[in-house]
Amino acid sequence: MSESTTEISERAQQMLRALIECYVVDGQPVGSRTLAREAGLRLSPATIRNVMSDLEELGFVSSPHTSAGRVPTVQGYRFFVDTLLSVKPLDQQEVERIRGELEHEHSPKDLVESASGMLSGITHLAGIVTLPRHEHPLFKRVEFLPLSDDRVLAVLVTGNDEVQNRILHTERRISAAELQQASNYLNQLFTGKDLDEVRTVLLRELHETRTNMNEMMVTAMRMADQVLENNADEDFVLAGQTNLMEFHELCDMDKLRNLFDAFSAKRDILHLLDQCVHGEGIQIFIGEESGYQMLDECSMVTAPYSVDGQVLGVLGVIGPTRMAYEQVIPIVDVTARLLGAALNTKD
Amino acid sequence: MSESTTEISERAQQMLRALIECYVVDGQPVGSRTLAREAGLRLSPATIRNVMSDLEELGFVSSPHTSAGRVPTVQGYRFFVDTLLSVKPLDQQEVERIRGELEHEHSPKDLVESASGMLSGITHLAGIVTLPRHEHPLFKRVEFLPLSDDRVLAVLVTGNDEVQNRILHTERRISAAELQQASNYLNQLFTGKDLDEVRTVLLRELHETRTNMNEMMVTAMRMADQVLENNADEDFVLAGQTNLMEFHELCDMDKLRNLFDAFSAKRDILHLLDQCVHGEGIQIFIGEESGYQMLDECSMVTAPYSVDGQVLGVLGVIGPTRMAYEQVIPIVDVTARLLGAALNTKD
DNA sequence: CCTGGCACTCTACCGGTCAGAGTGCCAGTG
DNA sequence: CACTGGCACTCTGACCGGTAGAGTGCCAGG
Repeated sequence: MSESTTEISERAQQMLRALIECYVVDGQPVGSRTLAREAGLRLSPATIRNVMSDLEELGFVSSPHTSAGRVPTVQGYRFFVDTLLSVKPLDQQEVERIRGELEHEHSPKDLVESASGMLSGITHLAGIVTLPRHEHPLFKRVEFLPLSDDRVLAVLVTGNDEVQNRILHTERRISAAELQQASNYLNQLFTGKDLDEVRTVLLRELHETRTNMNEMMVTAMRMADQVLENNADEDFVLAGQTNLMEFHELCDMDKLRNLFDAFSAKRDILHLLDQCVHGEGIQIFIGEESGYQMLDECSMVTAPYSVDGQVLGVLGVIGPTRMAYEQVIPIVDVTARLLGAALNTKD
Repeated sequence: MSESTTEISERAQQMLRALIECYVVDGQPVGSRTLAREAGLRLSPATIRNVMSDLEELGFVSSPHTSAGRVPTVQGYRFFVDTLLSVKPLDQQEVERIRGELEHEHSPKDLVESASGMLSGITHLAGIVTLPRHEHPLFKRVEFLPLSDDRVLAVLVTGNDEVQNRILHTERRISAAELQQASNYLNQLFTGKDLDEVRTVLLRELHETRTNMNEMMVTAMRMADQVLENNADEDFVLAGQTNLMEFHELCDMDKLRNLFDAFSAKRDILHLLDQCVHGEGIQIFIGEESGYQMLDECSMVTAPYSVDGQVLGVLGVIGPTRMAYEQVIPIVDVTARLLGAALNTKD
């Protein structure tokens, strides 16, 4: 472990860690005296000051004004989480509690809501979970039921046994036999095929042939579209956004409003979450790193969750940059695994 | 128009109205001089002061401290909206705009979301709309589709053509013929009946007979339960809650947090909205009148919306007590009518 | 019944002072 | 050479007193 001038000494690292730990708990700039007490090292405040000065030069801490303590910068946090963070594994009891809660839920939607609530409840931050969606939904089955003389109920079942309904108004009465024929035709042709493919084949077929099951085919295609579309514009469930009002660095009404507006507009947040699907494992955005202004003083810790190796969505928490990363990370990690597992049994 | 000592003089009423109108626009206590300018009456500030003194004694206004202007009390607002409010009908252009927006939407859910957004957008307050629900949903049709050897898809259609799906796991393979027989039996027996009744009949039947369509009947009942339950725990869509952060009387973090928490907990708010379903027409809660502490400095203006004379839900806005009631009321009123109309055509 | 005038009061704002916390630098020490 | 104590400096936040502004209540006069 040699220490070149550009490298950061072992001692300075300990100091940075201690400073961040201090700052995380009470949100006040940390002075040399406090740090001298807090950090295990037996050093006088004066020595600490010298080291802090180095850290400031390196851009890891900064002081709001002369004669205030030091505050970690985004770079400081980044270095902290990347190299000197040791996550404590979550204790087994807590894990079981989460698993238990999730086991109570039935539908995927309930599961996601529960997970979001747990994330926010445990971390006292905002929890966020995207709804699960399959990358390439499969066509499984379509059925048409006559409702009345000019109305037919169409039911489309996809590979993961999700069901879509649609009521269509027909020009003329269509007999049960005709409906049966149409569904048979479609089922024979498409069962097990990618829904996207079904869609394009149907589109082509519609232009070429002019069978009397046109109407059914159009409907089937529309429903396929709808499934694909539902699948495309994902959605998320947010919980505990009011937790963020506890942190005085976010208490500015303007900032808070921008943040909350972003939550309900959803678009930008979704875009950000999208980036987390691809990177595998825990992903952390600190402050401005997100690239969105409303998240400037916020950090986001996310993890994708998956079933059978296929990533279905992302979950995580949003909080101020000064969050207890070493605690938040394992919670997010575990929750992602457990949600995946729970979805697997319920699916 | 005789004026007894307990009655409030015509002039005082005008003054109260002027005061409220002033206070609504800038949220500052209104002084006698301002009011002298504002109120059409040609009176000196001194005279105004005397009248204000009377109004204060009657409990319609109060001053935050000696030598601040006057602020309307809850009683003051109540008197204002009850007896001296003249709502301006919404201009036709605006009405058409709302109608147009609603016409774009397809599903009831989208309609409700759009309505909520419009309410908040136009009033710059928070918009709230409960999801439509029918008082006594009817059983219309049930169908069972075999999915695989041990899985059956059950589809239940209710009177308003809403559809419920459920996948059930069966002990043994059930043939298409058996499924057909089960659905025929149920459809013959129950079509057009109240779902609540269907439920109880099925429950009795299950205990008495032991037919081989038990499983289907249990499922049908479970689904009926689910519909009834979905129907029971209503839900609402809220929009523009961040608008409330603009009003400095609500900018206290504690109050705001309680309010937002109430919005996401939903329970209390739903309970309050429930009370508005029964009273016909516009309903107004001012400040503490709601009985909920988190709404102490808020008012709520609501109207039920209905299709074919049957009330399906409530909509309204929530804002600070000092809202422009004479503008908000017609907006809520019109939106309720238009939402009813839109639901009627889309249903 | 209305009005102008007057004394009074409360708030918000400004500038000054002071204690506290923390820094940077320097000289001294093991 | 690394660490330390001491010292001068600076910035913040709280406190204080004075003042301007807004508004009230009351009273006497038209």
